[in-house]
Amino acid sequence: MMKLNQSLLCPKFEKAMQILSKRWTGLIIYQLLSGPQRFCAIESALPISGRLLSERLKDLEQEGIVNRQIYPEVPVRIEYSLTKKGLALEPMLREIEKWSQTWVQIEEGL
Amino acid sequence: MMKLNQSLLCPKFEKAMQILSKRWTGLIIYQLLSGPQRFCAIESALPISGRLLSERLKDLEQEGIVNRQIYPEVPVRIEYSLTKKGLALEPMLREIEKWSQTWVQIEEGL
DNA sequence: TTAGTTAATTACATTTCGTAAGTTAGTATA
DNA sequence: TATACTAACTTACGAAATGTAATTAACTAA
Repeated sequence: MMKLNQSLLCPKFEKAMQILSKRWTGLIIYQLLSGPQRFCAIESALPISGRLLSERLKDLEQEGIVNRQIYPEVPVRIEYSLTKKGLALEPMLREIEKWSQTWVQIEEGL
Repeated sequence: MMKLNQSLLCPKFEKAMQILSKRWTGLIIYQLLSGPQRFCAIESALPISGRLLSERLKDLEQEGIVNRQIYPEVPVRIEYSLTKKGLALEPMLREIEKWSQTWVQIEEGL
């Protein structure tokens, strides 16, 4: 039988979750909380590949969460930063930070 | 050249993001904030398929975020609920809720 | 000329996801 | 007795997302 999708879920909340639950999105925004930075800086701060970082930054720019600023120097410098919309995610990320310190266990050694 | 992964990322935070940025994880926990409920209730509240819901609930149980309670009635009733660790995620989800109301636009029509 | 840089893009194999159908165990209906 | 229905899964399989590595463009430096 077909599933009629009559979820009572708020569309704005659903959209937010769609963006934020994509792999790497949260970590990229978290990284940018420490200030505007270049592609290679984000790449070396996170265990993400260039291919996906490029893709995610494009998505986040589309969503108005990240700003891409080109400085036409030699060689060209491109800096990524958070927009107001992106900065507004800081409280959420701080909550995850708090939760992780209290509840997440890391198993050491082997 | 090989990428040496010397990320200064806190392992607990990274682990938290790994769990929470999996597709559907956040929405399932959000749904369970409204109280213990059965598989089919979650399934019809969210646009998720049975296959993935089953998989995610198993993951979340493993992580100690969700509890699976069997009531040996006829027919058997199985209820999923949040553990303390899971309930502790409420503030984070409320922040996403707030953010989505302020910043997310939904385009209507076509 | 060769090598190195940044910010990507492309190719390709692996993993995850979505859709649909099937399973198990029991109840209800004709 | 046969058929249909329910809950909670599981299986099969094609499609989409991801990870790894190589390549590109435009420029500098040795």
